[in-house]
Amino acid sequence: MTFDQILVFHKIVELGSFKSAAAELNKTQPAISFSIKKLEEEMGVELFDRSLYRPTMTSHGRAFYERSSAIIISMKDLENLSKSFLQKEEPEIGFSLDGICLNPKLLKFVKSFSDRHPFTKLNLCIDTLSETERRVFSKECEIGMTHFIKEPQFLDVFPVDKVTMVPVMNKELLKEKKVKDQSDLLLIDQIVIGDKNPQGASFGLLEGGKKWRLLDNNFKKEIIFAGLGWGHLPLHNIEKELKEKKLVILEFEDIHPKDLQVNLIRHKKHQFGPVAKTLWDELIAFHQ
Amino acid sequence: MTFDQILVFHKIVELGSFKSAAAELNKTQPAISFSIKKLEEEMGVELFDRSLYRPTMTSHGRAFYERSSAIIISMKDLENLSKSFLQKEEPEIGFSLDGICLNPKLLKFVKSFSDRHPFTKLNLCIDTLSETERRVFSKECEIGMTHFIKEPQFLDVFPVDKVTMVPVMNKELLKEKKVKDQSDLLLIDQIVIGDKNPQGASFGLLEGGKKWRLLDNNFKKEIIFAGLGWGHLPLHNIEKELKEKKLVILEFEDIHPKDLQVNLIRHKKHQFGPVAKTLWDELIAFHQ
DNA sequence: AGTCATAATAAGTTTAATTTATCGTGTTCA
DNA sequence: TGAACACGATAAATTAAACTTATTATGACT
Repeated sequence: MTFDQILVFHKIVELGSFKSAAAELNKTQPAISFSIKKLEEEMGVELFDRSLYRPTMTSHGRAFYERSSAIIISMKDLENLSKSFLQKEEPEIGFSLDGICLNPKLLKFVKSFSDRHPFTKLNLCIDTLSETERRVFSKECEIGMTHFIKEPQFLDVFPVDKVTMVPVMNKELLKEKKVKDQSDLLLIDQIVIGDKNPQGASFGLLEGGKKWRLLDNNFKKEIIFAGLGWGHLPLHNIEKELKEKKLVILEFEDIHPKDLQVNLIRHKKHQFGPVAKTLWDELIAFHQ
Repeated sequence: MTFDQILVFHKIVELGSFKSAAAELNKTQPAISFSIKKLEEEMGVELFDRSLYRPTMTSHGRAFYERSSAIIISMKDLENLSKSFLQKEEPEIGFSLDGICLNPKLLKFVKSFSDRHPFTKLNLCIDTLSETERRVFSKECEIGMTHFIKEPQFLDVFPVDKVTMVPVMNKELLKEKKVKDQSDLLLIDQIVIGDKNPQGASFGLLEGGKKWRLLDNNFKKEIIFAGLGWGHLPLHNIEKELKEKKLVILEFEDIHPKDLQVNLIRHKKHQFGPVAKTLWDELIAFHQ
């Protein structure tokens, strides 16, 4: 059984005659007859009833038609994949996003981009601190979005956004501990993200204080909300809680809101495919 | 792109080498190399990385593999369909069941039979009165199950079951109308199923009474429950309601519970395929 | 270094698909 | 009703493809 035979069969059903199927498939009518004959021999039954003027599917033919439709569809999909390859589209690209840049609009854009490039698997990594830079440097990811850049000489860097990091703590905790100035903070746990890279710095670290180091971004917000300590969080993530006065902003000599520059980065020595290029361009356009 | 090429590709991935794939597919190694080369030419990319000793999928290869798996599965399905055809299995059979024979056990059996014959579409018709016989006679359905047989000379008839039809009415209605004997019933609507065949008789009809004729079995039970009239219902369908005394059985000269013989029927002059034969045999075994 | 295993390539062969030409049959329309 | 037309089956010839044998190159194993 050949895919070609199945295609011929479907074209006949679709167009209603051997001859028109032949024309559409750029073959002669006997070739069509022969294809169907071979198929019928292999199946051991007639698929078309020729006793009528127009060929009609037999009950066997109908059963075959139903079950072979899936193949036609899958095959079209594969041919689209082939076209995507011929256009040099990458089968897979990686995009590393620093957790502080996460916001619903951006995620919606990423989803839309992914949908518009169905043959490229978009691997999204939500990372912290040096991890995004490392992923881009090691070419695990084609594109990164982060504030943390240690070795810009190897990277294309394009500033796209600002994120305000605000040191906050739970209001109850503030009252309970009677925090008046920066030194009071030393007695309270600081919630920080630990960097996987041992040489990587942490952001906004208060020297001399106690620290809770989390391995990732997942629960930092919840832990600070719960009043287990203080820490920096992106302003756009906590606007609701600030308005409800559940959290208070800390303002001291070293500890106060700071704007972070967020950049798109990609490796200078990397050949990018059309999808990665488009993603880069669209990310820049998205932030203007 | 050929189905054969896809199969070759999958065999290589599965077995890890061109040579073993060749052996498994009863071809020589160059034939395998050639197939893959053609496929790669058409896709415009390399699917295997040959720089390592063992061929490894490239990222393009992995994308191709994922998207082509569906075709492998569909094709195996089609080949099973082909085997089913070669065993002369019917692509479709019809089974007409008189509504009075309906019960959960039988339906469960029919479901199980259908599952055990995935390549035969089992069309189940729930019919009434002469409809089952007509369907079998006209060869719309291979097998029927009914008490109603008018022209047994054309049919194989095999008795399998008895169904007790009991004339019942709502208890409230009985009290309200003070039904003491058969003549009292004439004043109450009789709920009967109308036969589609004009020559077909109805069952248990009380001459001279008022009648509600329903076109099918669907609401007869509900209508009698609701106290809109009296009528015959299969005992096995109303045991719960009799126990709860919501319905009462009518016992008069002509109107009283009657046992109906239920038979399997099939057309004498019909060539049956293996699935219809098996269904016939299993239905008989099921009722013993 | 030498042997074994794997895959690419080339040339020749076989098989399968396709075409041209022809025939019979059913349809259409004057 | 019969002539022109359309459709599909068949046969023979042609073309294209797939496959095989033989050979070479390269990595792996000892």
